[in-house]
Parts: sequence; C-alpha cells; structure tokens
Amino acid sequence: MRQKKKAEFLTEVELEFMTELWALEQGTVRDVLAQLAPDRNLAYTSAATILRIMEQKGFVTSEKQGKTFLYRPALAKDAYQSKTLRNLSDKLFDGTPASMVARLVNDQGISEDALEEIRALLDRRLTDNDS
Amino acid sequence: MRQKKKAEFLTEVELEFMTELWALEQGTVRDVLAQLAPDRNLAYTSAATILRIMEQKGFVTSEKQGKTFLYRPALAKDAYQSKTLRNLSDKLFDGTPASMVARLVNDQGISEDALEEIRALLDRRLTDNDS
DNA sequence: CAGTAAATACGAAAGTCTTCGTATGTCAAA
DNA sequence: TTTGACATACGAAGACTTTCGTATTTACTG
Repeated sequence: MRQKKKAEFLTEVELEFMTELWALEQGTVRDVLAQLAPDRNLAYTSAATILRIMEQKGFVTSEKQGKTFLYRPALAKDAYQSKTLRNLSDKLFDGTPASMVARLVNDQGISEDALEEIRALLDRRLTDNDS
Repeated sequence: MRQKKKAEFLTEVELEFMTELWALEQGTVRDVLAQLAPDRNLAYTSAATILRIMEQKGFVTSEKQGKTFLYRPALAKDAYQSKTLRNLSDKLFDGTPASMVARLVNDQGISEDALEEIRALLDRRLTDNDS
C-alpha cells in the first residue's frame, strides 16, 4: 500500500495540530489535545484521526510507546514557514518577495524596533554574501 | 434571499480568477478565461460558475452589458494582500510579522537583488518615521 | 485468565470546492 | 419571427476536509 500522494500544505486543522507539535517537539494524541484552547471541544477520536491522516500525508512520524503513539513533526517549522512564504509570494505577490515585504512594512503593526532588527539582519546577510 | 455568509479568503481557483481581474481591472467570463494559461483547459461554464459564486461571496461585483456580465473586483489587491499576511502571521508566525520578514530574509531562495530592494524599502520607511 | 480502561482503526456524515453538462434565456440577422 | 450563436442558471458528480461514533485491540490488574 503506497502512501497517498503527499500533500504540499497543511489544512487548517492540520496546521493547528502541527503548531502544537512544533511547540511540544513531540506528543501523544492526548498531549496535543490538551494544548488546544479550552473552548475547542474536539473528541479524542477526532484528534486521533487527524494525527493518523497527518502521518499518511507525511507531515508527522510516529513511534509506538506501549500502546500509545508518540508523534513528531516530520518537517521543521522553519522549513514549512519558508515553503509557505514562497507559495504566497508566487500566488499573490507576482513572485517577488520584495513586494511582500513592502506590503508588510507599509502596514502598521510592525514596531520600529522590529524594523531595525530586520535591517540589521539584512545587512548581516548581504555582507556575508559579498565575502 | 440572503447572501451566503461572506467567506474571508479566496479559494485556490478564486484567487486564480481574482488575479486576472485585478490585472484587467474588469472583465467578462470570456476575458478572464482568455487570460488563463493556455494549458489550463477550463470549460466556459466552469468559469461562469466560479465568477457567479465569487459574486455571491462578495469578492466581485457585476454589471450587465447587453446580455453579458462585466465583473469587477470588490476588493483591492493591496487590501487582500494585507489581510492574507495578517492571517499568515497569526497562524504560522506567532503573530509577529517581523519573524515573517526574518524568515524571508534568511531563506536561500531569494536573490541578492531582492534583498537589496528590501533593504532600500526598510531604509526609506525608517527614515520617514524619524522625520 | 477474565475484566476494565484506554488506545487505535475505520467508516460515514455533513460541508466545501472544483468541474462540467444540460436547460434556459437573449440578442440580432436573415 | 424564426433560427443560430452565445450568455446565464443550476444541479450534480467527485474529491477533500472535519468531525464523530462504533468496533477492535492492547496492556494491566485482581
């Protein structure tokens, strides 16, 4: 039985779960369920199903501990962030990441300190490339 | 007959269509269809259905010209870009847009030119704020 | 070793998305 | 005014997502 054609991106609920797994680094169905917002009433079996599907899709790996599965992200958060940004840039910003930053920077909601920080990052990155 | 509960975000195909409408500023079903990639074989009726649904959702408006509908975006591309970035920041970057830019800047797949451009943007924004 | 608590496996229902075919409406030319 | 070309309206199929209930399996404990 082959693995289902690997999906590129997480669905809404999958991202919700993956976010908890990234924070926990690893966890059982019960661990992840416990991390969700208190008003998020999700049946245990639903959570188990979601994680099982995520494993089929290759987003997480599992290891059996006694009778329980321990799940881990198969993909680092960094990597998924990059992948997502690249996709968004392609689909909504004409493939030019700079225009994405422009939109971000022109929007309120980024502090001056954060902007300075980013510029420092850029400077470091650019001088590194020059060397 | 009330309008369907307004969806927040465009689906995959809706974004594809909206992108063409943003470029055209306005267009008929046939206009939009003509803008799609040549290998994108989509029936005329499919395109018409998609635009009709987009209107129900409030993403476009229409005006009848003779027997044909002329569609226009009901939402500027800028605004939708901002909305999308805010959402992505919330869902995948812990609500801190700066970390989004940081990820972008650290990503290997971005050209030096693009980086320079981004730095120029930042410089402009920072000096503007100082004044 | 039987019983119980807790885990996994799986099917199904309800909703959405994408696509298309068929039915119907409309304009204008012969 | 009939007909042909082209437009819209709508229903339905097939895929995917989200959720849960039921059935089964597993590990421990008395």
